[in-house]
Amino acid sequence: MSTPSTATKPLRADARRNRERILKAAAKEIAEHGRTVQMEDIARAAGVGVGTIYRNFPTKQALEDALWEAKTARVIAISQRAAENPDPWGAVVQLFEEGTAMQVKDLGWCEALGITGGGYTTETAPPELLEAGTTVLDRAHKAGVLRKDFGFDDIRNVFGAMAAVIAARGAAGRESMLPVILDGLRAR
Amino acid sequence: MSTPSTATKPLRADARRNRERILKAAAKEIAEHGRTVQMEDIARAAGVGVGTIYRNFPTKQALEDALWEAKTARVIAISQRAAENPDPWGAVVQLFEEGTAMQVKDLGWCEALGITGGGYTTETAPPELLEAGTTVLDRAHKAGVLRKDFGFDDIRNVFGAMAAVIAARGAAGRESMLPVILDGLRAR
Amino acid sequence: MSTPSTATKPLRADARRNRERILKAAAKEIAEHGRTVQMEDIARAAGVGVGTIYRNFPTKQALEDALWEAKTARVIAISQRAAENPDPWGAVVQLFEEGTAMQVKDLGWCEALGITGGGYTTETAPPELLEAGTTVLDRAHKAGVLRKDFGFDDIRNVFGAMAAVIAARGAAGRESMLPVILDGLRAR
Amino acid sequence: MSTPSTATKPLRADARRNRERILKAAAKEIAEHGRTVQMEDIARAAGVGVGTIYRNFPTKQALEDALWEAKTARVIAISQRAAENPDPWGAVVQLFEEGTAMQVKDLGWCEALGITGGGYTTETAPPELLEAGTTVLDRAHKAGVLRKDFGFDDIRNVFGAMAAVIAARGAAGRESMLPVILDGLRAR
DNA sequence: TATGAATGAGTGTTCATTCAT
DNA sequence: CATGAATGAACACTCATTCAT
Repeated sequence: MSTPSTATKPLRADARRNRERILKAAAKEIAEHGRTVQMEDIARAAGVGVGTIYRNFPTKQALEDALWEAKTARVIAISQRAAENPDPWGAVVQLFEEGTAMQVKDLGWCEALGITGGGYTTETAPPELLEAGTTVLDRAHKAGVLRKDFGFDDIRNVFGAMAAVIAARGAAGRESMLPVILDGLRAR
Repeated sequence: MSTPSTATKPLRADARRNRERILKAAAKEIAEHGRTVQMEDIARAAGVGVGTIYRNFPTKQALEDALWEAKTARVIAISQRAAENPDPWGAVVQLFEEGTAMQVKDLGWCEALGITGGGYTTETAPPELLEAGTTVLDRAHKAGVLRKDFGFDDIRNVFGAMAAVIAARGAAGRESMLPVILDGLRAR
Repeated sequence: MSTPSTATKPLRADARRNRERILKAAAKEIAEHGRTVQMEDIARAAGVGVGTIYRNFPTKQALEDALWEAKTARVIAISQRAAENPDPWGAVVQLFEEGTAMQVKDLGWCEALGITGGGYTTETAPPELLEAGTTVLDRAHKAGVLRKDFGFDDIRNVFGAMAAVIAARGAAGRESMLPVILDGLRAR
Repeated sequence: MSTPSTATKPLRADARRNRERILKAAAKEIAEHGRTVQMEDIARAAGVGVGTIYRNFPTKQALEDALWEAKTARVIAISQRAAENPDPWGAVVQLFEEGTAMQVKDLGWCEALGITGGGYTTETAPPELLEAGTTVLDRAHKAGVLRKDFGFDDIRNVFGAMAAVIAARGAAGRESMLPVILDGLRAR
């Protein structure tokens, strides 16, 4: 209390470590057992008490949201990697192949996507994501390899659709639907 | 009194009406608020007591199953109508257009599909559905208009994918994804 | 309403038959499955609707009470038979042997006795029962074969005790406890 | 802090206190209102929330079982005390007098005994109980003061019988039946 | 600050009782 | 009068959230 600025620093390192552990555990638990996992299970998996989770996230929903944000970081990375692919169509394929590969590894994300219909639009996407995504699509459009009516806002539909199939049938579902959708995205 | 067979109906007519009301209310409530709606809410929406629901359906799950069965009847009808379409590709298009049109009207079905990964396979489909579906696909395959790796068991993936998109974005979601998928289904 | 006395007679024959059927069915069901049987099960066993039971007995409790009364009739019969036995001690033995034999055949009665602590006292017993029971005991007392401190009001304790044992262990329980109690009742 | 082993106790002490409170409240409530008391009533009587009960006992049945176990400890103590009585017949008397005295104080136990037909057999009794009980009976048998056909497995019948009487009539029931049974147990 | 015990509103389900047919 | 469908207050149990330690 007497030295707030210095006293809080060391603790924060610890707290940050806890936050990470909780997020990781929550991701794993939700991925494996779906959004219905109990907070206690997440706490146990993280090696902390439930109270600690609630110190970091006021609500289960808040924890899920944080998880979502964490995913976003990976989604951005995938998009940026795709944007660096010089082949216009290859970039599109890469975007969806890597994105869905990530989905296969994370049932929880798929479930969330399938149910809540999450995903970013032109209006809600973080700038980096919007930029990378737009880059991929624009280049493909200019090269005439991507169907004309497909825009940034449709991306979330593809991932939402794939999420449902993957949540239900796993990798097999991906193998079944992804080729169809990719073919459908190609300009005729 | 002169016709005993009809004399027992009046009571049963009432009961049957209740059953229908429950199914309709359940469909509506689940569509609007998801599978987590309470039985009491469904009961209230149906204008009956919870006990009445339980008289008709031993379990919440059973009610959901019954809902599913009711949908199945409509799905069969759609499939059979498509099977009567003489145009091989037109039949495929009709199958998915009518099927998804039905989904748009019934978010509850979409949600259920997206979550439970329902849908029929070669093994689980009712005979009529299997026959109608196979007819449509076989004809399209023979005419060389349908991608070769698409079989009966993939149909549920398409509907599952569309279900997620429609559940999230409604008719707009359908307009966004259906053309893509249909194009993707067409043989190149 | 216009002719109450004559109009009710014919119906009563039918109603009485129903009442008997219900009592018999209730006795059987309760004997087999205990007091927890549902009214619907009793109704089904009796071949009537639940409503008919409620027309005859305003309450489940009332039905059980009626059952109890029915038992009473048999208990009275047993007591009177014992009272006719010229052997003072033989009458006592007969009373309890026949009474407990009846208990073995009727789990429900035992359960009820064990739980509710039913049974008649000097104050509540029907006159015939009181008379027959008193006759047996008095004669045994005068003959000096029955322990002095055992009176009419203790009879229900013996039956209550036996009821518990029989409810739990059936005929084997009776074989175990009845000889002990009979020996204990004998004057030293 | 200086004594880590005791540092964890305070929390546990509270929890343990709660567990005891629940057991005590459950015993009282069940004794007074029978096994049908609601968990909420027990919780209220214990001054805790229902959730706390369920944290300690996964099931209502489990709570009842725990109650039973708690009684067992006292039953063992009574048996061992009786086994230490040098007088062969006095030990038998002591066993049942103290045992039933305990029953008088705990109608819940009586009810449970009367209904579930609980009680230990040669096969199910905890070793200490079996040993103490056998000691008492064997000694009495050898001294020729206990009826020959009475073994360890019959003990539960006596207590079951007494339980019913005591549950129904309390101490008066005990005064009525116990002398009879004890006399009946005495070898002639 | 971390812990995990405590909380209690909420959930699916049952069953004695009522009442329209 | 008989029927059995309808009712809804209970009940055992769950789990997100709070709070004493």
